[in-house]
Amino acid sequence: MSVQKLKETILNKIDSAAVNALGQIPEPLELGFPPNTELGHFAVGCFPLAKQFRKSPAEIAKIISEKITPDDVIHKVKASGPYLNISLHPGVLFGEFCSEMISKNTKYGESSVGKGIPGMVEYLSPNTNKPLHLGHMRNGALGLSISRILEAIGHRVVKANLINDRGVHICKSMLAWKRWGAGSTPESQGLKGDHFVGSWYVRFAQEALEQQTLEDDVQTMLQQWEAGDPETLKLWETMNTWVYDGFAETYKNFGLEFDVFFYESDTFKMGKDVIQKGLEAHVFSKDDHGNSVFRLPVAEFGQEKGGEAKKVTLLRPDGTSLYITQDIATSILKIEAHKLYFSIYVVGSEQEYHFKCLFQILDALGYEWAKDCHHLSYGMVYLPEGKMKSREGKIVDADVLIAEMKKLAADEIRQRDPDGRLSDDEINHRAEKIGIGAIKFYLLRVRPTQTINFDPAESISFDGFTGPYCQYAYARISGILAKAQNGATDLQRCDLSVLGNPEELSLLQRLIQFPEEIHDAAQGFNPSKIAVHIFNTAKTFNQFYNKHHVLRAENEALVTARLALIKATAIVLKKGLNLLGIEVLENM
RNA sequence: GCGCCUGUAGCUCAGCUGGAUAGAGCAACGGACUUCUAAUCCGUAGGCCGCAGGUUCGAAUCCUGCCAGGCGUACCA
Repeated sequence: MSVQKLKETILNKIDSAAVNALGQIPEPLELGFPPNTELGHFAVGCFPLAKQFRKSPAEIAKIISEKITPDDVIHKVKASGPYLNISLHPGVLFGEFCSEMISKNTKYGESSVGKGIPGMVEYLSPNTNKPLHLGHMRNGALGLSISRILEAIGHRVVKANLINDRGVHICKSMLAWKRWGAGSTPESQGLKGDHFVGSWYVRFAQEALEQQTLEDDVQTMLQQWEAGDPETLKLWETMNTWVYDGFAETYKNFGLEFDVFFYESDTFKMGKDVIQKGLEAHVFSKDDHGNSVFRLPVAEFGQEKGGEAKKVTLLRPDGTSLYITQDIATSILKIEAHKLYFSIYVVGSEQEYHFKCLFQILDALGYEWAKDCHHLSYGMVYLPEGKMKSREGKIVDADVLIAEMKKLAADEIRQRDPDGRLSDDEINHRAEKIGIGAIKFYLLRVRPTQTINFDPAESISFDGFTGPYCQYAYARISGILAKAQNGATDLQRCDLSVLGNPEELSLLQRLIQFPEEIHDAAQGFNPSKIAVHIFNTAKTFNQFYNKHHVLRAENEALVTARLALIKATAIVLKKGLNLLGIEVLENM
């Protein structure tokens, strides 16, 4: 029997008891857990039935419980206030769940509610004038995680990175390098390409404080770029190539994956056609200044002080496009080029209004998929000193943070290996996964809407509610399973009726809950659900581990049964961490 | 002004599609390694759930108003 079916069996049993006792099919009920394992394995609150039957929930619980006769699945049902607490036979309870988890392995928790519907998750979307920082890391961790979560519920996801490779920002780096760079390259300076280019952006900002004319010079350069001046284009390409090499290294180190790249230099002119068609269809109009504009529906967006509908400017009178112009085009391109049905934009909360307008415009243009566009908005990351400002160097650089975390993890590993048995390669390998795990978990453990106040001390911690804590629980289980290898029993079919102490029950409950957490995380675009649940699972395992032995349990049957339970736990931990973009380790 | 987000223990946060005594982690204090990895576990202490009303059998959770902070308010990206 599958887990789903077992749950249905229990609810059906309650339903028929309710019909029996009250003469009507009851409102749908939900299967939950009692606050502690001594009360039972599952619980059902009878609140929804109170109105239907005009009795208090407690009374209903009592009546129903009396009509349920124990069978080979249900051991007993006891009314406790408004709740029905249900206990199953331990063999059924553990047997059904553990064998399903073990047989499904890394597929456990997945579902098909997405019906294979394909869509795109666009995330990271960096500018090419400077290296990635902490804000990008939050975006990257979120984007990768939500992609995997959507895949887990049965969607096909195309992960996209829209690179903002043109504009005044990159021209600043270009201009500074041209003036003062003297032909230097990342290699000649021993710098990562993105850091090299970023250093010229900083240089520009410094020089511009002294020389006002620099801002004009940058505008000239931008015009040359737009006009297709060969020399400018060549410099632009060279600098972007440096940056992409640097980015690629960071993506690899931080574990970010992309299926497609979009470049704004390719898409920024495409918007004009769309605007033209919109004008012809009278979706857009011209305002008094000759701007092409879209009037936002008053019902949803309110109106200007003068009583006019609010508007979005789409094209200036001289035909130059704006941020939203190219975004409209890119949105269409994404969906049509890849034959997709939905589109997720992982972008900071400061752009909420922008996306609200964008989706409204796409809807007005008649694109049916506009309703399936979603802005996954997340809060800012603040440093102790306040908001990050790259021009002032007030940032946490991604590469620096990764290196720091890796070093801290390596120090920690060496402390645990006083005899120096581990090779440098092994230490390096572990440190990388632990360091990245710590950063990603730190960024994903809170709701996306929360502003994060980056606390350096807390972010580098490996104790408590952290990624390494969860990885450690997995490594502990791996250790036990490795030692148990000889005399390997079929864990999928062993007798689990010997399990049933409170720690084993609590652990099993966490494992049972996992698929629902994935579903909730997907529904709410909220990976923190997974982080919290995986932490709780690891914690519950550690509690079990500290109180009971696996390999030295009282008898052979118990050893085997506990091996099955911890194997299932390992599967959930690995899958959960994987959904957060975090890798597990067999040894720590 | 208007819109969105946030306000829960000293700190950082879960819980927010209403339901069993409001939960973690960190920090503090006290315990547990001759025993499957102590990056662990157990215990103690710590809470007008921003404030005030309302809806409900029942509100941290829903509604209204207020207070505080953040972001945005488009012809920047």
